[in-house]
Amino acid sequence: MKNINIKDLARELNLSVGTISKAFHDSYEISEDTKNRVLETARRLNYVPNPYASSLRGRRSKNIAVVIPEVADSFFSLAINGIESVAKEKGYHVLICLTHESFENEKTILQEFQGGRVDGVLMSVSRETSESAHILNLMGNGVPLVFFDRVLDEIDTAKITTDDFESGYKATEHLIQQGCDNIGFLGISECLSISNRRLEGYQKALNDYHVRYDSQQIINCTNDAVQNDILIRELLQGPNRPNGIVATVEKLTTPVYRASEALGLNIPADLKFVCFSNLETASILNPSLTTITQPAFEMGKIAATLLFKSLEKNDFNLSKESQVVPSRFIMRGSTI
Amino acid sequence: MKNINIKDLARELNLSVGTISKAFHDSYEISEDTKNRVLETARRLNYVPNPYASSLRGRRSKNIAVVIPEVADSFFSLAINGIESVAKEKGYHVLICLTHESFENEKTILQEFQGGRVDGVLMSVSRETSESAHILNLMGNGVPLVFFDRVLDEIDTAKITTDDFESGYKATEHLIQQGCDNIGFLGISECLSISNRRLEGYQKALNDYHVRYDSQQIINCTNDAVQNDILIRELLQGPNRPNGIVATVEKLTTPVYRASEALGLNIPADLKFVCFSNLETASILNPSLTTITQPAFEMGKIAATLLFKSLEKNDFNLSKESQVVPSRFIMRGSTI
DNA sequence: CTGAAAGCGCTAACAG
DNA sequence: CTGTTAGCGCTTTCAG
Repeated sequence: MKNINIKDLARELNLSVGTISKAFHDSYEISEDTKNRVLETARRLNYVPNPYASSLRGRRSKNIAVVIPEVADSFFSLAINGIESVAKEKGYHVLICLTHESFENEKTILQEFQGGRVDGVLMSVSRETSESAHILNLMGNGVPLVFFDRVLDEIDTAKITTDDFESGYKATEHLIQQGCDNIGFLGISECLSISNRRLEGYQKALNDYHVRYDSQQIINCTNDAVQNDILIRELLQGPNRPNGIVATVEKLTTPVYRASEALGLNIPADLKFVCFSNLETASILNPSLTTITQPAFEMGKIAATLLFKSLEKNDFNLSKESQVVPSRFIMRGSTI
Repeated sequence: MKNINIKDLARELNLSVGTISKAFHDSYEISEDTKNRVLETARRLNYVPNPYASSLRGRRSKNIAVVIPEVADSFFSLAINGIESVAKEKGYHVLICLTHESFENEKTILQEFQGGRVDGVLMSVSRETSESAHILNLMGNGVPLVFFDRVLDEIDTAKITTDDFESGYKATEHLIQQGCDNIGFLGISECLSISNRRLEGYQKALNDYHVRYDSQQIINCTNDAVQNDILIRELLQGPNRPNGIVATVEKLTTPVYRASEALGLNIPADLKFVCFSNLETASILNPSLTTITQPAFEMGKIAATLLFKSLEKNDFNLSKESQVVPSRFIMRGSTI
């Protein structure tokens, strides 16, 4: 019933707690024989050191946090797997914290970390995040932080991103080459780095190919699915209906398909559609979906690896370690 | 790492640490005036109590764990949201631990909890789990545990499941009514509760409708996508190709669709397909997918609520609290 | 090689 | 109303 602790173990073995602790950490001060005895009895009695006591004493928690908007999203869940794979190797635990795209939540979560709950943070900011004080605050307290995917430009630390501008450009260029001359853009935020860079790529492509740019065709989607449905429908039944759409996040896929169907628009004949997405089902949608697919697992891995480097040596300068990893453009039935 | 602590605060305010602590916990012993002063300076100095010190002292961590096979799965990611919504309300943190369907991982994770890392556990067992010693061990140490979805029958605690038998039955019955007379079943484990109950429902339906039962048509899928592709292809190009399939987990959707396409089989004309799935994209697949959809969010919520009840009062008997919540059967294009 | 003891930051019982 | 103090379980000097 009662969690057995180091003292119980010591009593059991007629040793001091200090010796036990050292044996556990494989200290050179302890004889092989004693180490074995300790390890063996520990196993027998099911002794597991209390992590909070260790954290308190050692001033490091052996926990890192992953702060993300949402877990029900292929990109983030794959990234988590990447992060976890390296954390495990380092003997660290991963705390997954969800902001649900709310800036308030994000602030609260980071604020909590001020108490020393985690040794480092991996983060993708919420769609509402435009200020950086809460992050700078935490970093100022010595907690290293690495961004992945959704970054805050003004913060000086490692940022693992994909080639958002190029991808936005390529997606748009592709639509143009497929004959679209009126292309809509579905963003998710006016302050979000990824949304803006992808938008810039989109704008550049329109410009390069002399396709009309119309700010009316740029929709800022919300965090509310019902509201998004309305926005998308409005776009698709408006007087100036686009014949191509670039969407910046996976969760916009279903609404666009459904709205098209409801309005009797055929994809790709009436409307060509490209989406930034890691959906496994992209290839079996009706029609199969042309995507910009990010190396999610890899990005998580890279970000985590950098974080651990900075955890391991204090003089490691994260701000020189940003990386841009390329996305893959996968052409499928929704645009051809 | 200049994390400010309660002592610093005390010095700043010319108060004792005891007073600060009490002020923080809104003790009746402390004057309003002092409380305000404390709270105000705490905010100003960015003081956040060290959670590990509190945990150590109070012998409760204010953390619960969610032990699941995988996060890149709609059911589990939705369930996490449900769990999180109640944990937040209770001021608890959620540790998400992934077994990746490995029994070894699962054991290691639960073993770690013996140290007191979490106050309670919500769990869906791995596909490999057939023994229960590791779980009983933890529960024996006073850590309450609630199962959701994938349970271990022999363990006496609350289990939040869906009507797996009935759903398996209904799915199969539907296929039969649509004219299938040779129905395959894709399971994921021979020891997994959900897989087995769904299988039993399938068998009962075959029996009730006098449809031939052939154990060759029951495939145990693995945790390896490549291997699964092979198994599914073998089934679909074998001499005794089924004209209907019931699959027990979401991740089998893409392989089945792709294999069918590769082999020139039309869904639903040549092969009708039902899948247990919470995929948001089910309705826009080609063809849209008939699913058994579980109330994932709700299940997470129920399971978490029960766990907190048992955390709040020791005499709460979890073993009397199991619930079966109904799934929804959603007929779509893959079977009609 | 082993043991004793001083904390890590916080809470709560007890004293004033 | 506020202060003092004894630990929670563990690690880590320092002594032996």
